[in-house]
Amino acid sequence: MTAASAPRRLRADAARNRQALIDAAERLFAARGLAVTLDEIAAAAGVNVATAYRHFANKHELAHAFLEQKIDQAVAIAQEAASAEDPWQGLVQFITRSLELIVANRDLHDVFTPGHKRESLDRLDQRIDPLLTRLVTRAQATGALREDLEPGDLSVILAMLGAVGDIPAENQELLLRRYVTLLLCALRPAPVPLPGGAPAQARQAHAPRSGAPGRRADGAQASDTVES
Amino acid sequence: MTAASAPRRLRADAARNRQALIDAAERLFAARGLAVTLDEIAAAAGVNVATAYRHFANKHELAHAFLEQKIDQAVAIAQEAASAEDPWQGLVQFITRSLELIVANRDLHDVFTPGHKRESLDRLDQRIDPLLTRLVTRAQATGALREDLEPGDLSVILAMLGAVGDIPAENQELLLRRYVTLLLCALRPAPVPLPGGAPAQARQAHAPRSGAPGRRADGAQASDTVES
Amino acid sequence: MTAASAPRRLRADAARNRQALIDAAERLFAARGLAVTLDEIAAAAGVNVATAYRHFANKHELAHAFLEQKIDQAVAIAQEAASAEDPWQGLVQFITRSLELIVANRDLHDVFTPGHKRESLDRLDQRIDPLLTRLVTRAQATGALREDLEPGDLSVILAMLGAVGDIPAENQELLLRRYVTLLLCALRPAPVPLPGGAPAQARQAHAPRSGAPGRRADGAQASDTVES
Amino acid sequence: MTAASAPRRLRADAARNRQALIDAAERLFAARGLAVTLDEIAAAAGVNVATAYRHFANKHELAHAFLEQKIDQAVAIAQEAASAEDPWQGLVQFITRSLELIVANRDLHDVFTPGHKRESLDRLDQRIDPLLTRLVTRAQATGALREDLEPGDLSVILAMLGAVGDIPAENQELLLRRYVTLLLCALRPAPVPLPGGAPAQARQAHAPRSGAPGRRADGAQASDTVES
DNA sequence: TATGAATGAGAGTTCATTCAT
DNA sequence: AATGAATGAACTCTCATTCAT
Repeated sequence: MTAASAPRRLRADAARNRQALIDAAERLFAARGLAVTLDEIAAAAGVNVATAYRHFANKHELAHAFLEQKIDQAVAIAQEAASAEDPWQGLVQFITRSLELIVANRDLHDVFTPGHKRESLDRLDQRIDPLLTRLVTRAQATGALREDLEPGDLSVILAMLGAVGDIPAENQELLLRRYVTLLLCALRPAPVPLPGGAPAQARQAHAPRSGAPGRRADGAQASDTVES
Repeated sequence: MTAASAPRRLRADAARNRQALIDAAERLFAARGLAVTLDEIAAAAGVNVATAYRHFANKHELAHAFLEQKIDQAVAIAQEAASAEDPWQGLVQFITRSLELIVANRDLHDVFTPGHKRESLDRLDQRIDPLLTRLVTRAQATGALREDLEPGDLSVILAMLGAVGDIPAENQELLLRRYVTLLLCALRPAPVPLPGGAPAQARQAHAPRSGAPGRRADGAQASDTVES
Repeated sequence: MTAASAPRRLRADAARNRQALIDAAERLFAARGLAVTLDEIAAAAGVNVATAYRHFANKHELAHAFLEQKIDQAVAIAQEAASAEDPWQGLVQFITRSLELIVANRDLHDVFTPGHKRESLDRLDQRIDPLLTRLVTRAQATGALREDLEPGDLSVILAMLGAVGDIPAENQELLLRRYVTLLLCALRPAPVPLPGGAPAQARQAHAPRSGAPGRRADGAQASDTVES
Repeated sequence: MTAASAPRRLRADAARNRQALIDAAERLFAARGLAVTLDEIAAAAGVNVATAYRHFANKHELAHAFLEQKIDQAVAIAQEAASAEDPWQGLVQFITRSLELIVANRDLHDVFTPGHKRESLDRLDQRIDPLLTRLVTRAQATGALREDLEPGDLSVILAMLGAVGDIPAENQELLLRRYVTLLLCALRPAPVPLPGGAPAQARQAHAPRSGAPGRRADGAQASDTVES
């Protein structure tokens, strides 16, 4: 984590091009998903395709780089939320802001290629997991959050809300607010315990892949619990 | 099954081919998303590509036809649920069964390409909307369902749960049950009213695309309501 | 070896195209080696590149198909030579005609791609080895050919003469004749035995790859034998 | 080594770079033929591609420069051989050593692209021709070498043996020795005169390309002479 | 002078779609 | 009506070569 990890300072113009590529990728990925061609991205960035290939070994590498930026943003959001004065408001803030990030980058899931580079995502897990835990623990300590909610649930909740973001609507913001509110209702202390556990932890919200159920705590099986 | 989709009575073998194509498409789309080639689908159906083109103007038409079948199934599910003895259980059953249908056809969203054929989906709306309304109304009448929930919300809820289905997990069924339960908590009568309204109605659960927000002008703004 | 091995009779036009592609490949490979692009070959054959890909999975497959034809020709030459009335003349004829084939297809060696499809070449071995043995045995029986020459030597001799064919000359035919004659001198019964043995058998003349030395028979080490 | 190839005296480091490039080219060309990229060569030499371009106008220039060095080595071999005590042994030595040089630099032919720089090769002719003539004349004077062999034949003989070097074999050295011996047999005084004449002179052994046949009008046509 | 970066012109390959039998 | 074959337009990626520091 010293200077070694930094990829040898780029020349000014190269750095500019690199960023231009990532920005273009962001715009295009967000607008049309993984389908965009590298030629298009390069053109949008004002450089030649070959230049894109100097910076990124292949299309997936570019998607990856683009992701890394998003990850940084996601972590920043979580950090700020975890330090909020009121734990419950911190949780709400985390969900709201993360959702904005996700919605602004539609089709982000496509970006995660099958057998490719899971590194950055794993790194996301490592950075964000403690923050999620803190968000949940603090809120539960105040009694504002139901006891059986686990940190990993937050990722899934974001995934669910992200799906709402895919619904085209005249007033999308209001639509999202509606379902955020709905879900928040579900997060309040409730008599019906949740069956199963959250998936392993984190990330799934952004990248569907791997992940195990959870520790579980389904004591009572109230009638509202869905049975298999 | 929908007579409307096959305007002229087909010769027996042609009809068999048509169905074989749709079945093959179902299998392949489900397994690998939009990436499959028409050649592959045709081969899997045991016919030539050109034959596929006799039945479907293009790849999207085929995907569309495939969808029509799913729609029929979705309507059937809604019908049965709307006639359930216990309204609340009917609602739960609707969600559960629909979710199964959605999850079994993962990657279904890819199938919808930007400017293509919305007809069949609109038809879904027409057939399913009354059923959703009945589901909701009945449940609200018994006091089991919160008053501010609208029929259109059901589609969105299914869309959210469908997103959970995209998360790979060791025990996917348990995972889904967890979040179905979570959402059911949110559907119970609650002091916090939902802001906005459900999107225009129906469908988005299966096919996110177009559609307007809702009519409601939100009354009370409890502290759990997310503000813009 | 019945009809099963034939790749399902092609339609007339397809067969025409296929042959046109092979012919074009022959012309271009002969003239410029493996460097030619598939686009060029397809253009020369008057078809679209994609058509080339319908017939041949990739560039190497095409080269391979082209080779198969050459192999047939080579086998025919060997067959005729092995049945010549005068064994020595048969040998001379084999060398002369094979050389013509090789020279007419300059850069034929390039065609043999590293890790690809050695099948057809191995098949050449199987078909041609007995013929080479017969050529050598018969000539040795009449005392016209030195006793220590092995069938596998013939391939190497052709490889050597093929190298002469790569030398640009005003009168190439005469040039070739000169060195064929020179080598024939070396094939006559001689007091100096050859060290080592011929490589495993056949093929090396056309495709440098694999192959083990030989059985060996170097009894006396006359002064003309090159020592290590 | 050839002063002519470096017109202006280079600064010490520049000269070092130049040589490093040639050495790297040698290593890589020998190992993988013309396929290597200039980037690779430059990297192997520890310099930047652009630096390579300061020293060599293009890829072929570099190959060319690399050749120049080989030529110096070839000339040295010929010189030593021409001064051998026993003329026949000198000839054998020349062939053996030259062959080693050729085999050690396989794929050398690829280096010669159609319309490029023949100069250095012509210069080889000028330097080596007298030596070849001396080798042949001396050997013929002792009666050890057939009378109709011409100096230019030696290059062709090396070209032929070089082709043997392209054959992969478990014991390549033994394989080469076998065919060197075979050819030496052919060089002994023989009753069958060679038709035609050697190509113009020299070089073809290393670089097959252009060049005219020979002057000789063939005299007697014994039965072993191959007729057109 | 030497470097890092950029570039244009392909090369090989794939696929939705259309044509001719 | 159904097939085999053909097509053109892309797409990803590479490399010799040139520019700007």
